[in-house]
Amino acid sequence: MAMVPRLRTLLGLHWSLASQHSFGPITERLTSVRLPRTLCSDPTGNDKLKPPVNTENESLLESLNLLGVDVKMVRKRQPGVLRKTSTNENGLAQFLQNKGASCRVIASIISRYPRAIMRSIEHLDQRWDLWRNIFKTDSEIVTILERSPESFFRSCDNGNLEKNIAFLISLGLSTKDLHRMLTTAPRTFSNSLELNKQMVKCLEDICVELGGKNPEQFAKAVISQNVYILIRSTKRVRTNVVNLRTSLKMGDSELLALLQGPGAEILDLSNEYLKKNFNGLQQKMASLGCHKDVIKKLIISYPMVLYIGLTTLSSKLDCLLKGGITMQQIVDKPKVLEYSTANITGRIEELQRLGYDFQKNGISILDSSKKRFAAKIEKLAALQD
DNA sequence: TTAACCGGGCTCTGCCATTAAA
DNA sequence: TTTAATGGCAGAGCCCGGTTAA
Repeated sequence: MAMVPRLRTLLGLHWSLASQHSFGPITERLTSVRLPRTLCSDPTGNDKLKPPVNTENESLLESLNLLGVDVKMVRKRQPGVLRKTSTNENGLAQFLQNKGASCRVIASIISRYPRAIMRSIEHLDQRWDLWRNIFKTDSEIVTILERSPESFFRSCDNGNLEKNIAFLISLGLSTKDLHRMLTTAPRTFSNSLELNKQMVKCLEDICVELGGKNPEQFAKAVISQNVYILIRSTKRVRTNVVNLRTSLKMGDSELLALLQGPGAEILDLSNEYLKKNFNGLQQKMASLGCHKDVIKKLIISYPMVLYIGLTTLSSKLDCLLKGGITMQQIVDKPKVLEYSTANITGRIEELQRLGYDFQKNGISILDSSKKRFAAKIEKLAALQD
């Protein structure tokens, strides 16, 4: 898509006045009030009509109030927007309404990312079309905008967005990967192309430094396993790699395998958090009599253990041990730690009531879906009868 | 038939700081 | 000097079910 020519951008700006004529339910509420002056950059050049510099545009405030926008929040987040003489709040509202957004959602979007009203209709159209290359329906996009308006509106560079999509595809990421990425980490697409390239380069460098032979594949593997990676800094990722290597005393190939496998999921954690959790896990396990090798084995087979906060992890381990499960069993089947403490506790209690022997039958039963667990319980109960 | 393995779905924004342009 | 654009950060898991192996 060609970059938007300035003239077309100007023509595409459906400043407030123009948009009010076609806007449905929201504009109906506007009919009894005077027209907003938001569009009133005086074409004659008579600056007397403009609000004085550094004062809020009264008619814009009125317009936002009518849209149900939380003006206090706007003032707190991006006060400069309220001083603008030319804005597109009604055009934006109409645009979003046409895409299926409710008045409540529109108000919430503008309240949380006020600069959205600075975007022209043509810009919005183009950006929407680019997102629609990845999403099947408008409603999917509306859902994401409701969740994270900043991701959609923060950048006005559609060319950059287009280049980002092309770049990510060129890495060999599938449409499914892109869909997941745009759904869960939409900020990735607002990053500058350069920033995304830096992260990919950083990942490729890490691979080469660890003796990997296929840096492109490595970067792709990490990104598709951890879609948040591109919204983190290269400094954070690098520091985590160094810390993991030091803490776990790992060789190059061992670390490489971990990072392009399950370890990718913890690469985006904050450096301090990862360190804190590692130290906490080590302390906790040491206090339970585990050797360093056992701790390393647990982390390598289940790196997500470092994702769990210390308090949560501690309570999960305690409730498993209290239920008669050994540390060795947990290390052998670490996925049991993925379930909530309440879930684990409830299941252990239920199994104990039926006289289930964890030593004899193992703990895999704890790592199963609700449906499968219920079926198992039913069977065990029938056997008892 | 059952247990175990394993991958995948869901999810992650809102704020502040810095930089560059106007 | 102000403002828009952009970079970076903190925060902190749970669950399901298809496939394969026994």
